[in-house]
Amino acid sequence: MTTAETLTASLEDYLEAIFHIIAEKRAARPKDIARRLKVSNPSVTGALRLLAKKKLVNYAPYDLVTLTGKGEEAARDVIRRHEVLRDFFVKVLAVEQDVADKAACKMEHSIPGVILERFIQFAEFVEVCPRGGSKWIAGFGYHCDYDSAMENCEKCIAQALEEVKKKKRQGGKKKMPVTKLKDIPPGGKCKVNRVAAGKASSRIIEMGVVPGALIEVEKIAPLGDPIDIKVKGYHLSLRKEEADGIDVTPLNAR
Amino acid sequence: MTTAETLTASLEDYLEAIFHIIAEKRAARPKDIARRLKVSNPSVTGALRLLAKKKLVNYAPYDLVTLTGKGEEAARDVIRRHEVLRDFFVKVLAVEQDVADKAACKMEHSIPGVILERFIQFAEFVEVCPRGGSKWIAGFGYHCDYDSAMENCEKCIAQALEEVKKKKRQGGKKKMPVTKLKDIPPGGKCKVNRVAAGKASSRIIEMGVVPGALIEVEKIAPLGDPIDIKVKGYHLSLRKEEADGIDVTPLNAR
DNA sequence: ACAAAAAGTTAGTCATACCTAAAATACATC
DNA sequence: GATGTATTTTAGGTATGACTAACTTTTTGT
Ligand SMILES: [Mn+2]
Ligand SMILES: [Mn+2]
Ligand SMILES: [Mn+2]
Ligand SMILES: [Mn+2]
Repeated sequence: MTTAETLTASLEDYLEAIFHIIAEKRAARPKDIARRLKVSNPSVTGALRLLAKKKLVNYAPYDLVTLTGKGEEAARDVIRRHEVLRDFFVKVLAVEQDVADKAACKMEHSIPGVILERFIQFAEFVEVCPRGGSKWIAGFGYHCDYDSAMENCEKCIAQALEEVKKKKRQGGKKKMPVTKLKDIPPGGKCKVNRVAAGKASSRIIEMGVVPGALIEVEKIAPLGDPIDIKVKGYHLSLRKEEADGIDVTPLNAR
Repeated sequence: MTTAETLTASLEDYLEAIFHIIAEKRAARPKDIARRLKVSNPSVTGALRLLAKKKLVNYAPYDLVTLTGKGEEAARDVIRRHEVLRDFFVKVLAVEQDVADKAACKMEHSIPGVILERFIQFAEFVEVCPRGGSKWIAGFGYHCDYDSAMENCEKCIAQALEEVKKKKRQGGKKKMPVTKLKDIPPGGKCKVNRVAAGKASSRIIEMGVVPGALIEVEKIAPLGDPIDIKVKGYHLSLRKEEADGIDVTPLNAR
């Protein structure tokens, strides 16, 4: 089970920083951590000793720092909270990137799991629901920028009406388009239709790749082998054989 | 100007507690504060000395505690953040009341002003936008409760289509209904059309009661004199003469 | 190889924010 | 008005989390 040892906000930030530095270089030097978190060197030494005591980092004086398994798990969890909040602020609330990022890194330490999941679900709902969608969210941008908020309401309604009608016509004529996950381009989003029961299916199902789930494709390696996706805020790397068993409906063209 | 002395999360919570206790009784006793915040008595004494040093509370040993003007302003600010977050969690994200409240009281200390305003604006946008609305938000409830999310999508779209059409017909035939603020019942919401330029208009305009603003009526006193409203997260108490100058469009019937 | 520079650690300080135990004060009641 | 109880404060302690100054170790350049 996931040990729920409570970490302080400060220690979570150290873990987060160490993870990111390791992702860039191979291991983290205390100096890098200090620079990134804008604290003094002795502060880093202190934090590393606390983290080592909790078995979250491998640390010996004058040595490079790496994360233990437990530490990486904890770091990923912090980063997930950070990214979910940041993305909600940017994509739903139309907040500026760097403001959103700073706020996310402050709030990530106090958001309960239930509410984090709701942030994800809401963003997905907006994406998926015919009454929501990116065009509707764009309307919120207007609502923020111009004080005379819903001036162009007429236009917005007409458009929504059109789209709903079109969707209905399409829905009546032909089936929803079904593709393989590998055919979704990087940056594209899709909804899972079916996960073929294969050897590796249990792992991906556990991570949230189930029928109905929203997937964002992040990166596809040259030969299509590791496909990086994001599901419910989790970054996942799928092997070709895993991805091949996933049938999806593309969502890009709304 | 509002002195932006940075308060710690802990001190903000003390201010918040003191404000609420004073609202219930006349003044706050350290014991009340300790009970409410679930800390020991000496912790309260310590906090009160810090707050007194910052001129936020009137405090003398063994005496009752009251807020200074500055202290009340700071307390109201914390409470506004708390309520805005809580209401967003409950009304938009469909989070349970007490979970939302606890989370709000943790996150209120780290949310930047810009994002707080966006939370308010988004909730208002959902309320006001013809593509949003309470029925649409209810759809998010389904999306959360049932895994087979948008099963009843067809119905939802049809309904939305109907409403948009009806709105359009109404819009073509007759003018938007205009009422006085005093005619909105407690719990009702409305949009400000016009604020008559009177003696007291500058105060309420400063607080955000401007054309286009969304108002929620909270309480109307027996003779209609103090009308308690909420605008952009601020609780306001309007005198009859102030309320009389405010023309609104009711929003209840969507 | 060795000195200088850079990086890292230790030691010691300070502020917040809790706590318990003990002393002081206020109040309530007989 | 004495006395007991509840409240409040003081005293003293712990833990986090930051800092500076001084020391040690490692790295780097010649
Ligand atoms: Mn972060
Ligand atoms: Mn952070
Ligand atoms: Mn609060
Ligand atoms: Mn709080």
